[in-house]
Amino acid sequence: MRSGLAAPEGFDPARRPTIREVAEAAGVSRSTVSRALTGRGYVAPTVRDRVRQVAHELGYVPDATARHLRQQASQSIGVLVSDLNNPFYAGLAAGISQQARDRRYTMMLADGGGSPEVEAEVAEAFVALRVAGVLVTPVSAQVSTYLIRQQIPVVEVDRRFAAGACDAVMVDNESAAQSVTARLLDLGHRRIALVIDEMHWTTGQNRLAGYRAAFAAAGVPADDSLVVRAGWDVEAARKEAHVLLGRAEPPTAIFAANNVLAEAVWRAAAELGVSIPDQLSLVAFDDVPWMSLVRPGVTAVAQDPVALGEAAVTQLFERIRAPLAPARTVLLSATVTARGSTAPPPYPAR
Amino acid sequence: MRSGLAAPEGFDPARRPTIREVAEAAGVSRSTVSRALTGRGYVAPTVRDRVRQVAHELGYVPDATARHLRQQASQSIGVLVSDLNNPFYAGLAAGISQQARDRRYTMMLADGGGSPEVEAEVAEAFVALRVAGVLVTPVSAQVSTYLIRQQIPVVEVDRRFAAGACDAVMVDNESAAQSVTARLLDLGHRRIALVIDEMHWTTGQNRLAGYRAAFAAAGVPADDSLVVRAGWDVEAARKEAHVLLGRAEPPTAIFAANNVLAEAVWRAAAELGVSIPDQLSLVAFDDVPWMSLVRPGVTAVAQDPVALGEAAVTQLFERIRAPLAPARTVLLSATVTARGSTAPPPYPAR
DNA sequence: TGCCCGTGTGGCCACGATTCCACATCGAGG
DNA sequence: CCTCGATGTGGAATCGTGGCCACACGGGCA
Repeated sequence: MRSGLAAPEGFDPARRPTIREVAEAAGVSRSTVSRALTGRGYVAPTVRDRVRQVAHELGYVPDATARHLRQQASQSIGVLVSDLNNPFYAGLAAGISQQARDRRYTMMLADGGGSPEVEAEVAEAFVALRVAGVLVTPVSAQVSTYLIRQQIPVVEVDRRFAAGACDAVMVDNESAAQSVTARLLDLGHRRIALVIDEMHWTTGQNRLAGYRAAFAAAGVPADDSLVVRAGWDVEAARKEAHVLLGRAEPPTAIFAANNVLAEAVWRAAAELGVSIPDQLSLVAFDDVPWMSLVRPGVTAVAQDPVALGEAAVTQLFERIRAPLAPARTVLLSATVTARGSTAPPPYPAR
Repeated sequence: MRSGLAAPEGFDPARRPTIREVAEAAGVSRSTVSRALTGRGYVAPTVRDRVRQVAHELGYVPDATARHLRQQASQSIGVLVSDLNNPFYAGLAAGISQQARDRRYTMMLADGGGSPEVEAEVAEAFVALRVAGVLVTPVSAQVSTYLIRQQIPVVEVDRRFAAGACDAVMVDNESAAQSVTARLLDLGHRRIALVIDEMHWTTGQNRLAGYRAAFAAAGVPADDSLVVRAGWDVEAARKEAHVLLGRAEPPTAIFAANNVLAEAVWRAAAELGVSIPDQLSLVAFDDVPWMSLVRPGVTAVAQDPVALGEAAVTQLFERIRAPLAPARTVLLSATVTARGSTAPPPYPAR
């Protein structure tokens, strides 16, 4: 027995054991314990084993914050996404989490909710925690530039705001959008609406560009009144879709620029009794589970968020390794998954 | 100018400013800077403002790890979920993230992937980081008991393994399952299958109990051959559903015990040309977006994962505040969202 | 015998912030 | 004039680890 009711020193018996306790219990110095547990520096094999045994018995787990403070190097990365309820971001987070753990890093995840204020707060929290790097699906250039000014490696994911200033990992939105639009044109559609949430971010810009490029490549004039800016959430977009489908000359096909908008269009069509694909063809950017569950299935561009997350982590570690290398943008290709939501238009093209 | 090419002391110009730099630039001591920035202790107003101004100009952000080390109290919580790609867990994480940020805590999120080994690793990482508390959707009692032994507050979410040893926040699975089963019985169904993934966790046990309770309450004998244990993923469950629907005497209704199993049953029915609800009624536990997108919509128990996350965070902070209070289990009620997937059985009940 | 080297281990400081305590300053009152 | 209290500020210890450096020990060789 080492102590009676009152411990000779240290008042709180519930406190977690430190390296000091381990050292005393093993009868060696703290330095030796450190060497034995980290494997850096020399310790005699018998001593090493005894120390490890004792540490295990005491349930000793080294304090990562103290270690971090001493080593000036953190073992965690910050991740900031826009909306965890969106399966795209959820999948992205899952991919990142997986990759981070493989590298023995912890992930600090925050949901910015698309709000610049929240994102700024989160960015500062990441700086305070001295994370090794940050992955962000940005809603402005603010977060990235702030973090870069703070010397923290950043990779923008899914879209790029701080072009040139930091790395980015994105999907080749333009090619995929062009390819999926071309399918509709090939089927004979001419009145193809693009329902899109924004056109200033790289995602929106490039999807719009791909849409237009498909028209240009087919030698078909595009009608800009068919490019509809819908809101951010399903509700607002559904109303826009109602208006669009209620036009005197409604489109024969709709390209929804993301999964939320696709859901809105899908709901609106159902509510108006517009039959897909007989009266309306639908394609979407961003393949999510429900698109293969509904009848007909929705033809969609599949982004593979997990692969995107993996690429982002890889790029981030590359950046951490070589902080001064020139900024790089990685483009992942996306494939089109054809389902039943597309058919020739109900009446011949003029 | 304070320095020429070679700084008088400190070699790395790229290093982040510390409280020392702020103190020197403001012409006060480090103690004063600390008091000025934290607001604890007295500082003359003019000095305080000058210090804050200087800190802002230097882009100084206090090191949370150093602060944590000194204060022996962390400002982050660990969260361990089973599968971020499942909308239920994603919503849960979103709710937790939101609540944590409101309390100015950072969330460390990990996806355990349902693997006990991964979960054990993550738990140890949480201990190393000295998180203030942990929320876990457990797959065994291991993680919770380990963390409790390590004196770390834990709340089990969605299911309970370490009964009595730690807090839990769950939905009232039994009532909800009974209620949704009773609907099918009321419609005249007698051959009601329960497709379930496991029956040892509280979730499975209670949903099974609710299912049985509904039969008992209705005075209808239950047929245990209709309780089908399907696998964990959609693929395996889909095969089971095929077998179930191909039986000589197939069920007239199916109760899928979670959203993954519901998806599997839905797909199987579509593949076999079994019409819902004419030939088969379907109800599910756990309402997820696709269930309102398909035709007919799937009648489901809505769990509100965001509310669950909020309740979990609340309970965790309660536990942190009063570490020795007796363990508490919080039950959230769930509501049934009726949609078109249920109808009377195709032939009269015998 | 004395020196050197290899093997093992401990002492001590630093990492960045907080916080207790002491002290300096100044005005007022005895 | 001395003391006391109020008002501000700085010094120094501390949190848990890591890692540099010094040193003890013992054996081999000149």
